[in-house]
Amino acid sequence: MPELPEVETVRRGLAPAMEGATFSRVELRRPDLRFPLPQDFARRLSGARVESLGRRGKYLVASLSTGESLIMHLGMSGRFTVERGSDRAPVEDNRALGPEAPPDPRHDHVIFEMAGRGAGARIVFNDPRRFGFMDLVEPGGLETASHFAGMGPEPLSETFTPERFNATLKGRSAPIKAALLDQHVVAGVGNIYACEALFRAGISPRRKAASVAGARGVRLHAAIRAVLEEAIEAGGSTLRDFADASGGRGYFQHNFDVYDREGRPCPACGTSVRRIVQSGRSTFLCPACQR
DNA sequence: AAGTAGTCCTGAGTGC
DNA sequence: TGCACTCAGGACTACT
Repeated sequence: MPELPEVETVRRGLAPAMEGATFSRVELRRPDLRFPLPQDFARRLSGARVESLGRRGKYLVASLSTGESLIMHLGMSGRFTVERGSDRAPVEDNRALGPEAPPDPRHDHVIFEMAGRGAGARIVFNDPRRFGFMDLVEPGGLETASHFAGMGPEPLSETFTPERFNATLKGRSAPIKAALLDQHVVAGVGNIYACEALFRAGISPRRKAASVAGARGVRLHAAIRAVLEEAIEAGGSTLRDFADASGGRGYFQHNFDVYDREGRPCPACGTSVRRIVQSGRSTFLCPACQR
């Protein structure tokens, strides 16, 4: 569920506790995440200062004073919380589908204790399904790291142009929905925003990617950017809610047009939203609006 | 080479 | 109430 906007929201929430701070203690309660952590993970992190916390696609990337980079992926159910004193505030935005229970401490897998700027902050990575993972990349290896090799452009950067998008779609026979989920085509789009962008652009998810190249591709390019930008904007307001933390805070109400709305009326024309399965994943669409 | 199915994991939801 | 079952999905592997 955490797609680009959710990861970006987490980045913004985590940055104040991490940037400029040093790892004073790293605890691995459960090193067997999606992929095993490097053997010397804790040792290599300890004492390192976080120069900056960035994001690439759905990955968080902490650039360290040692020259190494700490890569973090939330997988399906990964969440971070930042504790200061007795306060434990969630830094996440994947409650888009409704209220979620507070993190179960049994699934607190990695704990960072930070010193320096953001002193005293305790950052906890919790992930019940363990689809998330972390990795350390040696200096200079970021571009060629297996996680990032061949990854498509950042959709909100200037490198993601309609021309480049169209060129990538050309010659692909897979359905456009599947192409959008391919991180080599464009980074950071997952199942939810693929559905939403296709709805926004009025394009059937079943259409072959190659047939989207052209005017449809231009529309889809704009729709991808729009849905991602709006979701980041909405996520930002969630963070502010958490910052206030004045009790009884409401859950972030994210309005999806089609995602998880099977049988409910299309917001544009009222036709029943349909759910189909493409490569084993649910796709939601308006059969009238999307051609 | 590109596309697709299977896999990992746990908790929530559903039906009997 | 409880049990069995399905589903959620990011990204990797193994095939066709």
